[in-house]
Order: sequence, then structure tokens, then C-alpha cells
Amino acid sequence: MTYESALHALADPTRRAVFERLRGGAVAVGRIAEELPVSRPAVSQHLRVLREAGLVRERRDGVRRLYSVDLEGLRALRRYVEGFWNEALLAFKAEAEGTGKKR
Amino acid sequence: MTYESALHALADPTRRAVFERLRGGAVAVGRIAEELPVSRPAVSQHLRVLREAGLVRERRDGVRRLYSVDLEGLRALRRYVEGFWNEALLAFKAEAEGTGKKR
DNA sequence: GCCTATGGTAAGTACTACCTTACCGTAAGG
DNA sequence: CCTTACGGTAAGGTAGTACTTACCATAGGC
Repeated sequence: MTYESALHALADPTRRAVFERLRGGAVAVGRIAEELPVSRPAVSQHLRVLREAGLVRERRDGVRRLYSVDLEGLRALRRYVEGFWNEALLAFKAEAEGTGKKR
Repeated sequence: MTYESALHALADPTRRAVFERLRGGAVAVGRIAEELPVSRPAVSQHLRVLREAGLVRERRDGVRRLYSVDLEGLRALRRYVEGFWNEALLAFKAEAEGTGKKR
């Protein structure tokens, strides 16, 4: 939901790998675990963090659960980074023009 | 430099507070520490992580060191998030149109 | 040359969080 | 109803990390 939780969630390499595995579309938990060097419970736990950060959604398919990227958390993160980027750009230009408060 | 290190650097709340303190322009280490509930060495250590992630630059001013936002790391992070965002948007539209590979 | 201000580094500690194994719940098939 | 497949949860071990205090290096004023 918030950019804080999104940053926290994507900071871990394994969790980021789980997240990026969903780039192509929805994937079941077991499938993800097969392709990563961690156990299935570990993947489950990562998916929970990602879900609480609004980065991932769950859809039931019988006994399986298909996870896919959620735009919600991504939007929050995007807004944060974009805002900072624009602000930094302005500060940089001001600095270049000598408008920045020096000393 | 890389989006990985940027994500890792910005995941910590205190380190993010240090980073965001530089929004308005360059600030000295001691000044940052005064306004945060952590010691000056802690701030120094956070600044090192931020610098190694390309998020922050250092400029010497006599015995003081002024830190400011570096566009380099921000650019890497921005590219990562933006790329993921666009891809997720496409996947979402494909899903909505029933073009996504179901089942 | 000495003293002070500023801040980076070292060493130690406490806490967090990531991973594992073990266990449990549930849906589908015979 | 029993078995199997799938996956979430619990408990515990371990490694990483964020903080502190103590120490050291350097620039500038007197």
C-alpha cells in the first residue's frame, strides 16, 4: 500500500526474485519455489510480505494459488520515486545556475 | 549505482530519513544528526551506504562535509520501477482483454 | 604550536529477519 | 472415505545489520 512497505519488500534479493518471476503473468507458489534456491515455505513468506505491500495479488484455482503483480503497491512506489526525481532535478538545475543557497 | 543497492539503501527508515533530509539541498553531517534521534556516527554510516548506492554526493567545505542528493542512483531506481510499471500495465490490459494465457 | 570543531572508523551488542523442518488445513480423484 | 497435491503457519537457529561508545584524523582560529 505505502511506498515504505514496497521499498522494504523489494530490498531483499530473494523476495525481489519472487516478485520478478511474476513479470510474465500469474504463477503458482510451488512453481516459483522450484525455480529458486529456497524452500516453498520461504516463498510463501515472501509472498505474504509482497501482498501486504500491495505488490502482489492472489487468485485461487482449486487447491492452487496463483500470484500476480498488483499495480497498487507499484503505483505508490512509482509516485515516491518520481516525486523525488523531479525535486532532485530542480535542485540540480538551481545548483547549476548558481541559484542554490551556497556556503 | 544499481537499483539493487538503491532499494536496499532506502529500505531502512532511518536511512530514508537521512536521505529525505537532503531534499532541500546540501546539509552537513552534524546538522542531520541533530534533527534525528540517532547519534552522529550512525548518520555517517548511513551516509556511506547511501553514497555507495549512488544516492548521495559529498562536498568538502573546510572541516565540514556537505551531503546532497545524487541523481545517479535515483536514475537507476527510477528506470527499474518505471520498467516494471509499464510491463505490469501491459499485463493488466492483456488480462482485461482476455489475451492473457489463462489456466 | 595548541585547541576546538567536525566527522569518519573500530569494536561490541542487541535485535531483526530470513531460512529451515515440522505440522496442519483444504480441495480434488479414486 | 481415504489418499494425494498444494500451500499456509509455527517454532527455532543463524546470520546480518543498525545502533552505541570510544578513538583517531584533519582543518582552521587564536
